[in-house]
Amino acid sequence: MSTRTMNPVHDATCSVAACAEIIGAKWTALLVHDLSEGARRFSELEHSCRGISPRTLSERLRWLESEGLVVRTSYPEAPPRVEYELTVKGEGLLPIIGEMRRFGHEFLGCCGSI
Amino acid sequence: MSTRTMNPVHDATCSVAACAEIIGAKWTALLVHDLSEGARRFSELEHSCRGISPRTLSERLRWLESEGLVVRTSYPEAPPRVEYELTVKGEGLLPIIGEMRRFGHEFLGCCGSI
DNA sequence: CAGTATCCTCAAAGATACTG
DNA sequence: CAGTATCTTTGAGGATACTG
Repeated sequence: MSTRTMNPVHDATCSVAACAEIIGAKWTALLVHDLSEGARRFSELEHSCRGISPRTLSERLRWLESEGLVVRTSYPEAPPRVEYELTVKGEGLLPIIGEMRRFGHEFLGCCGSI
Repeated sequence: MSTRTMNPVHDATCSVAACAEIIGAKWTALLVHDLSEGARRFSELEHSCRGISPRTLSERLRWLESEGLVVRTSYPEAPPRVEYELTVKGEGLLPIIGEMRRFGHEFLGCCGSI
């Protein structure tokens, strides 16, 4: 937000604006939506967010992690396995996603949309 | 969204994604939030969205109008008066804004935020 | 697999000036 | 007042190649 920036939002004065900076970043809503069903690996997220580049996915996940909305767990195996999961704080975003889905569903007119 | 584009979203296949395209556009959430309290004039919105340029405000309002989320009413007076108001469809966004505020409020930690 | 490192594009949106 | 017309910037995010 050019202000549509990925900087921490703790300086925002309006809670709606602060939230918009989070949820408004491309892919974030989708990512949180995916994570709502449980822990996911990098490659799983890469597939469910068709079109996202690893660069962007990585950035977004690190940012969510830095905000305390997601935890990253790395398992010392070969091949490496890393899982991302919502924190309790991150789960606080789910009602928003829920409302977004409800609205989007109406908005699209139920034309076979997810 | 460069998909983060302001094109109509009727081609989106996911309702969450479709909604993200609307609510994710800069200023939109704030605008809808302002309009939730009643009709507003261009200059009123310009003031409540501190920092928005007339160019952007105009574009955003026209876009919301084209999506059927806002109605524009022009009163043939001098000086000109124009009011913007949420449609019923546009009011469907309010629960999302409400949840955003709730989350943002928690997230910011109640430090005097709106 | 799970990312980084680079480079690059494109469009959102800011600044400014002007008009019906 | 309620915008439009231009011009410009900037940075999000895509593409691609590479690595521990």
